[in-house]
Amino acid sequence: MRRKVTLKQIAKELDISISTVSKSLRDSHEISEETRLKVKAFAKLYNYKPNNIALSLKNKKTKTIGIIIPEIVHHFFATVISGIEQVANESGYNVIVTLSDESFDKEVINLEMLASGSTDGFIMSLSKETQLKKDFHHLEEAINQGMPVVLFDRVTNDVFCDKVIIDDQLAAYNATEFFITNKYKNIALITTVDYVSVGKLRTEGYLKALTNYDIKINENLIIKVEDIEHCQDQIIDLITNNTIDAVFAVNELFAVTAIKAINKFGKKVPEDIAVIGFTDGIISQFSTPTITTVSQNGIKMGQKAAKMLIERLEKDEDDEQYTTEIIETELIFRESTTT
Amino acid sequence: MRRKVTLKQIAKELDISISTVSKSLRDSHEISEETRLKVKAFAKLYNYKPNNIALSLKNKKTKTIGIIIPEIVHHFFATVISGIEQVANESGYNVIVTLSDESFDKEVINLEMLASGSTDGFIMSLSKETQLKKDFHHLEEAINQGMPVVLFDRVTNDVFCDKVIIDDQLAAYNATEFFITNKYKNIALITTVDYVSVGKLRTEGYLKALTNYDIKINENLIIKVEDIEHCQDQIIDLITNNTIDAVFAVNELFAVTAIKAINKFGKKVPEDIAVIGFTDGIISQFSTPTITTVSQNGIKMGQKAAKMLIERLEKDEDDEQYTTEIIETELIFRESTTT
DNA sequence: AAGTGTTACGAAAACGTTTTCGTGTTGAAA
DNA sequence: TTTCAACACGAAAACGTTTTCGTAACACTT
Repeated sequence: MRRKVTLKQIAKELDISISTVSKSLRDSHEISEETRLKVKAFAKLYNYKPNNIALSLKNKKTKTIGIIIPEIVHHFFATVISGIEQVANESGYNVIVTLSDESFDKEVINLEMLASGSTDGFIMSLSKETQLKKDFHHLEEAINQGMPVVLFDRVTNDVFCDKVIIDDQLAAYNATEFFITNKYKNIALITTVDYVSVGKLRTEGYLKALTNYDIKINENLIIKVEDIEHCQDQIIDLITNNTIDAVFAVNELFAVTAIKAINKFGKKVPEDIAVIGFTDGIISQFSTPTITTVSQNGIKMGQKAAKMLIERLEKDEDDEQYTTEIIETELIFRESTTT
Repeated sequence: MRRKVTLKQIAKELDISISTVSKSLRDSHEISEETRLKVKAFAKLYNYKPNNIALSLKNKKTKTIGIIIPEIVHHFFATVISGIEQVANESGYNVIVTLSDESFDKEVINLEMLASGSTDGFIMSLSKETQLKKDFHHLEEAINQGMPVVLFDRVTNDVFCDKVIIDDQLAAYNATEFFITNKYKNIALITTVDYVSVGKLRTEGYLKALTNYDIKINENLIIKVEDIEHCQDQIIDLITNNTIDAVFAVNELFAVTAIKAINKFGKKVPEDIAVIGFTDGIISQFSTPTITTVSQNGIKMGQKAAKMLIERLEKDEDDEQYTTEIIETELIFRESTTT
């Protein structure tokens, strides 16, 4: 087994100085062609590759971007990573991924590790627990120490930094409006508990649309899911005790669960009840019927976030002008709605 | 903005040496309690955190595990990462994820970067292109330089290292056998082209089961999908021209596509034709009907791979005893089959 | 022969740690 | 008073780079 070779070893072997080796490999004109070629040949033979860690220490740049997301077994977050990775690679950056598992503590630990020199900056989406606690000291601390941060999707107004979001409220408004203008009047909402920022915003969009079109809000048609286990029962309850002709769900899982509940209850989608979900993931694409949904475009979100971060990393003056980028959404029509 | 504080700065501020600061923070008995407390208070105040890069350089350990996978927007790979991350975290390791996008070149680039000091070892699953080219020099080179490597799922016999796989052939055999012993006799197979190692193995398992039960192999019942676009047409063709009562698909996507094709053709799953898929992902769980499938247990696979890697990293003598761990699979029965 | 300029290389610092070893100052024992 | 240990601390090396600066050797000009 040949251990990794260093400049020092090459220098010793060739009986020249480390500086000469380094310069040769970097094609410095200071070095004679003879020496240069000799060094290069030797380096190639021994498959010399500069040590990243040493370079990072010297340059005070790691060329690495950190990511902190709540979970990875989740289509949306996976697409965001994919988008980030793509842009990062094009600019010569690597990506280090950590998961908070929706836990505040894990989020803090990961953040501190990423901020301790491992990365030049990071991109993150807040964990549920963090959103519930509303404690952002760890983030503020990192930003304060000069770490560029880009928040995406699950963001907060309490922290000043670049952000990439979709207009959750508008998207939900549009979905609801689609129902209304297509003569659906009894529209149920399946949403999350309020502390999840995106759930809350989507709920607001739904309410706003109803209000704007002078439709009375019926609290009985709104389900706030706390525990996915009971979700289906809650929906069946709702259908049993109310007349509805449409369902707007704030995520895919709720949407597909609604469809299954509706089927179980003996009604058909979309003939009896139409359904629109949120997030254009695997479920929406392959469920039967396929689901009309609000596309969040995770790829684009990731790309944009990475671009913003890298841009900030590569310009030296750090201006304090933070921007919030809004990624447009669109309704993707499939089989769960009729037009 | 307070920039990150270093030992040197603390030393200067307190007018003591760097050594004293370092020792104080590490609770060395060489330092008087007075000094120790003073240093610690100061460090806490300025939120001192040792620089990971410097530590890595000094210790020649990064405490980081690299991952190279073909794609991340893929439920199975996401679960594997999740498993790796979990075990890695427990042992104080971080995880850096790179994607090959099924490309040989990207795989090589990522591997070289991970091998240039950024990680202590890595876990990977081969890209399709690499499997097609059968070129593993990059891997051999890394292993040769002392980088521990664990391959999972898409592996090769041409490289000597630790591996974690499922017994694809056996799993496919079992699925097929289930059909046979339940009186299904005309079993179609939807598989990949042969160079994808797992597809090939699963095909072999299917063939072996038929042979063992003295069922004549009918090539007309076997579809080798090259391009997912035409998959559905191929299946409809097959159903039209042959009588079948069961379908075994080597992945989820093929399974759900088969179901949709069968429905389109006017037959019912599972009453007319039963379906078993491979990989217990989102699709299998939420499709209608839900799909009976071979569970690969990505989490367990990731956990095992991480354990193997870390174990090798933490024992200093490098023995050349490589092991191949086989993760057990199980058939998960759902609505796409009857019993 | 003295001065000037060029070429080709090496020494050393720097990045931020940890750790080994050396040393000056005490206090106590002889 | 001398000797010695204990204590508390600092200097320096090491990890692997890059880069600045210094300089020896030589050729060339006057």
